[in-house]
Amino acid sequence: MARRMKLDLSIILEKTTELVDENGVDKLSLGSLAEKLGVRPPSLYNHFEGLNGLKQKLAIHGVEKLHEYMLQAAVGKAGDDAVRAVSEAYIQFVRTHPGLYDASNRFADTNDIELQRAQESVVKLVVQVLQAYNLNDEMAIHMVRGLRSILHGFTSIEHMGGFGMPLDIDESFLILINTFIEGIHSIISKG
Amino acid sequence: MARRMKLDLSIILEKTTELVDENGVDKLSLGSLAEKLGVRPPSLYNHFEGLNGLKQKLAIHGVEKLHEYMLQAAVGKAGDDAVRAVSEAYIQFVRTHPGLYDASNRFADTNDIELQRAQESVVKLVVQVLQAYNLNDEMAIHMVRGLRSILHGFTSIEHMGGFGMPLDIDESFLILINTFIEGIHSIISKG
DNA sequence: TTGCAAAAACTAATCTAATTAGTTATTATA
DNA sequence: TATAATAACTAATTAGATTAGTTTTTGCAA
Repeated sequence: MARRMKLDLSIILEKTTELVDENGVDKLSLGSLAEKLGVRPPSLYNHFEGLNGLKQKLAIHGVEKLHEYMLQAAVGKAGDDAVRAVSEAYIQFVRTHPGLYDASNRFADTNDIELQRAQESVVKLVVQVLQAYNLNDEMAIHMVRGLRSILHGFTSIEHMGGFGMPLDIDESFLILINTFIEGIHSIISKG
Repeated sequence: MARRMKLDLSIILEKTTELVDENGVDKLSLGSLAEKLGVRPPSLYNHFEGLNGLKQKLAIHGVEKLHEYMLQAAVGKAGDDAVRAVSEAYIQFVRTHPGLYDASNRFADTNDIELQRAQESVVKLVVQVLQAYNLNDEMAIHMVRGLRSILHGFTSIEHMGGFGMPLDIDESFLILINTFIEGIHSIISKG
């Protein structure tokens, strides 16, 4: 017999991530997680507050991981290249961790201070990336919202199989990002 | 005693829509729906195939309704104005029917022929709206995907309370749509 | 009209999964 | 080594979907 598995939250979140990336977050159950961890379901309550509590912790975990991806991609890049780099990192993250990403969006408890901190890191990173365009503070926020909408929208639709036409999806993504970048340049020169 | 409620699918979908728009689609249960309809939960199985079957029918209902909104907004408009009009209609639909919209995205059975038909109407409508830009066929699809990503992304994030900063959300939306439109013009003139 | 077949309701029972209560075993440390 | 804290366990409860089997209602044809 293997020695009793030593559980802690980081192991639990790792295994939970595997489960939700494979089966989707709606299929996550304490039964399946407990089995994967080699314990009985009630034992899990020592580590988090029920299934909903787990999903909230998972949401935070996902935002932190997304931030890591984007940060890695952004270092050493500037301007349009930086925008493209963080966008690529975003889509790559969602493709690698679809269930985790989904959890981050659907089970984010807006009151949780730790979640807020993680989300702010992402926003700040994107604000930095957009500094190259010399936007005023308000316009910078508008554009962060815009880029985020694009990234979230595209990846979500891709993941739900929403792009039906037989046309290269990666190319659509590149064109979308470039269209947005062109739009920013155009708005700057007019503004 | 009131006479027995005469149920049919359209009444059921109407009441279901009310429930999900109020409480979110994850809170939808046959118990709550049955109560609202004045019947016992098992009776509902005469009208659809279980909770999942109901959600799939609801998804189709939502896409059809979204199409109606957008169609209304598009008639008599052309070019940039038409793009802005359908975008406004989209966001208005999601704000009015957040749960129904959510269901359309999350419980869309990609094999269902009726759903496909409804989704195609939306795509065709947007293709028509973009005809003003004289894009070639492929580029038209790319841009449909782009606009859809923007609309889905923005409305989803808004609904999940993701725009935290104290900055007018409607203005962010206008700027995003205008940035996209400017981007198209710029890409056309370069392409 | 009347009577029968189909449709749609009902009750009772089953099944899955989360959760709670109460108990026991393990671990770390004083 | 004794003890307090931690984390596991079993057993029981609850909520909700679903199924089985039955009864009621309804619509149409004789």
